[in-house]
This record gives sequence, structure tokens and C-alpha cells, in this order.
Amino acid sequence: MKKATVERILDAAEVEFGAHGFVETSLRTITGKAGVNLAAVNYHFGSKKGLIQAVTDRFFEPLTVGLQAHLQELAKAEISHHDALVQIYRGLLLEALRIAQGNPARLVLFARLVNSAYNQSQGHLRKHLTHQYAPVFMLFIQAMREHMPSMDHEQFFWRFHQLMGMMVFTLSNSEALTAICAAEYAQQRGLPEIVQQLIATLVAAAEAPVVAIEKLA
Amino acid sequence: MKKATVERILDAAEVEFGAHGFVETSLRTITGKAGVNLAAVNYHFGSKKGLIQAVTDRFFEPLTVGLQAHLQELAKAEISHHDALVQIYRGLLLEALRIAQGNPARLVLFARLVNSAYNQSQGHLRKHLTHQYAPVFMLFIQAMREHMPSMDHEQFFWRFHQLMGMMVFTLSNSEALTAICAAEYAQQRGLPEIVQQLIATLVAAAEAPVVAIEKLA
DNA sequence: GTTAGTTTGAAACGAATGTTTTAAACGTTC
DNA sequence: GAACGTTTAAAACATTCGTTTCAAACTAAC
Repeated sequence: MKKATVERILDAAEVEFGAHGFVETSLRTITGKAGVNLAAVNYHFGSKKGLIQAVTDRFFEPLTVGLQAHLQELAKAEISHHDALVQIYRGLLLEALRIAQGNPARLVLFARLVNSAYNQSQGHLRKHLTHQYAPVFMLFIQAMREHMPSMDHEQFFWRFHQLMGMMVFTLSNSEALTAICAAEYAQQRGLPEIVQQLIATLVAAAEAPVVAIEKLA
Repeated sequence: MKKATVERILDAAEVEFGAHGFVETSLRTITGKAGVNLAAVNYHFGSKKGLIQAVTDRFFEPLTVGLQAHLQELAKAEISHHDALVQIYRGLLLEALRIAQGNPARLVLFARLVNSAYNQSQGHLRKHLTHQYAPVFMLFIQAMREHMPSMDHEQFFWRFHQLMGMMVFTLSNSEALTAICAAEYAQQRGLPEIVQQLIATLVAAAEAPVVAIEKLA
């Protein structure tokens, strides 16, 4: 049986958005790949923005649910700052990995979505994300803050951006990501291993000592 | 005296590209801000791609010249791996900072340009950059490789991407970047201080020990 | 079986974009 | 100062995009 139109649009949109971004993907290519009529997008989702947000929710809703549970359980555990940081990022990326279902393109989509939470382009998506998932975001940030003491507010602000940047950018590199997964020369290297290495670097960067500000030049 | 048309287009394009990206900036807004005719872009630069590459070259040419000199001098020095890494990123970011001339928007532009060297969208710019500045890129990568021993090829590949990602993403955050520079609450924090902290995190991430690959789930 | 509501199909609309064209203005050279 | 190549000006062109329209097809309830 043929999948429902809505679902086929979402599937196609997800792939195209992940591969070429939001602005550079036209509704016509989406409906073309989905094998549905062009008008179906505006009928079912109201607008292109609506479609983008629908794609977002289909990924973020299960992600945030899983992450929230993970973080709440983590809050009860008594572990070192280091282990906590590992678990925080492990929780986030493991959830993303689970939802991506081993598909590199879906991880790229995840990275793009998080990126939109920071970027002022696609402002509607930023608003949608922050409004919809603010509690989990807050939980995530506070968990990091808690286990990154010895930083004042501003230092943490920038360190946090740096960490998110590393994560988002690494996972956005669709070319390298898909290449490494399809490569014969790296049989045992897949998405999980890449994520594993990413976590290690993230935590090391998080724990980097704060430098004394001195003149650069 | 009025600046030449070419220069005024480049100035305006630089600002707009840095603020809104390449695809989301139209030639009409550029020529509008520059106070020149629309056709002038295609006349002087051939196409929009040509303009993008011209903007790129005006930033990258002096940058790469300075960086190459810095790296060559660094190769002669006998210092620790740690200090070398600091100097490598210090050299890159200091050059970018010098060319940006204290303007946050120009740093954002720099980040976007580097991003285009990785992203397959704007493929023409990627080709242009890699063709034009390949020697300096190679010099930079090899310098990093040299001072990040204990990593095999694949590990270094991903670590390098992670580092570039952190740098690019942090400097791409134009909103935060300009806000922090204009803020009253942080009188002594400017671009140089942000870059200083970035370098510290970059080096810490570069030196993060390679993890043993184990099963994640 | 008829009817009311929902979904799909094909075409067109209006706006925005990069590019091209044509002519006028400018500047330099002989 | 006349002639010629260069630069600018204004308009139009061709294409693409998101969106809308309206009729046809389908679905489900009575």
C-alpha cells in the first residue's frame, strides 16, 4: 500500500533539507521526489515554513523526550564533573543517533536543525524550536553549567557556543559523513564511532582551563 | 572624491554577505547599498559567483600571505607541541583579526568563507578556494598534523574537522559576536578576547586524548 | 445512491532573482 | 576636438520560486 501523502512529503523533505538546506530546496523538488502534487504541501502544511517545522517536530519530539529522561536520571546520580559531561553529550548524541536510525543524512538534518536554533536566518524555526522545546534546552544548558564550574557567565556562554559549534559543524559535514560510512577502507568505522570521538573532544574542550586574558598582539 | 564603483560594490557585498550569507543576498540589495547600478556587478565581475570570489580574494589574499610567513617561521622554531598548536591557531586568527580590522561583521565573513571551503553548497567557491590557496592550506594542515602525533590518519581527519567546526561556528555567530562587542556590561571584552578564549579551547580540543573505540549502546 | 467534506491534480499568478540588452555618458588619446 | 574604448544607466528578459485557484476525484456517512 502507498504511504499517505503527508508522510511521503515529510520523508522527501527530510532528505532534501538534510542534503541541500532549507532555502536551497524547492517545494517542487520535494513534491517531485515524493511523487505528490505541488499544492499538497501548502494544503497539508500551510506553507513551506509549516513543512520545515513539521519536519523539525518529527525529529525533535522523540529526541527531546529521550533527552529529558536521560538528563533527569543523570541529575540523581552522584558522579564526577567529567563523567557527567560525558553522559550529557552521550545522552544528546545517542538520542540523535537512535532517531537517525543509522542514516547519515538524518544526522546532518539534526545538525542543521540545531544550527537553525542559533542562526538568525530561518528565524521562524528558531522561534519555533525555542518555544516548543525550551524546557529541555534549559535543562541541557543548566546541566552543562553545573558541571563546568570555575567559569563566569560570559566564559560559559562562549564555551557553550564553541561546543555546540563543534558538534553541529562536524555533523553537518554531510560529504565526509556519508563518505566515511560508505568507505571500504574503514570497515568498522560508522556513525557511532564518529560520535564517540566527537564526545571525547567535546568534553576535553569543555574542560579546557580558562585562560587569563592578556593582550594578543 | 567618490570611491570607484568596483570598490564600492565589494564593500557593500562584503557587509551583506557577512550578514545574510551568499544565497540570501541579492545583487539588487548590494547595488542598492553601494549606490551603483545593478548591471555594474555583471559588468565588472561577470556574475554573482565572480563577485563572491572577488570578495573572497580581497580577504584571503592578505590572510594567506601573512599566515604562510607565520607558519614558515614557526617551522624553524623548536618549541613543544602544545606551544606550536597555540601559535598555529594564533597565527591564523590573528591574521583574520588584523584583516577584519576590529569589525565583527568581517570576522563573520571570514567564517562563512572558510565554511564554504567545506560545504558542498557554493561548490564554485570551494573549488576556487582550494585551487587558489591550496599551498597555504596544506601548510596549515601539515603543521597541525605534525604537532598532533599519536593520531592515525582517520582520527586526525575527524579531529581537524571538529576544530575547524568550532572555530567557524563560533565566529559565524554574528548575533552574539556583534552583541558582545557593543555591550556595555563587558567593557574590556572585545574581539581579541573572544579569539583568545577560542584559541585556548581549540588547543585543548586538539590535545584531547584519542579514545578507545568501544560500543556506544 | 446521494451528498457533503476532504484530498488531489493541473494550471496559473505574482513576486523576486540573475542576467542581458541597448543607449547614453564619460574619459582618454591622438 | 573628434574618435574610440570604457563605464554607467534604465529597462526588459527569462527563470524560478512559493502560493493560490478551481475543478475533478475520492471517501465516508446517511
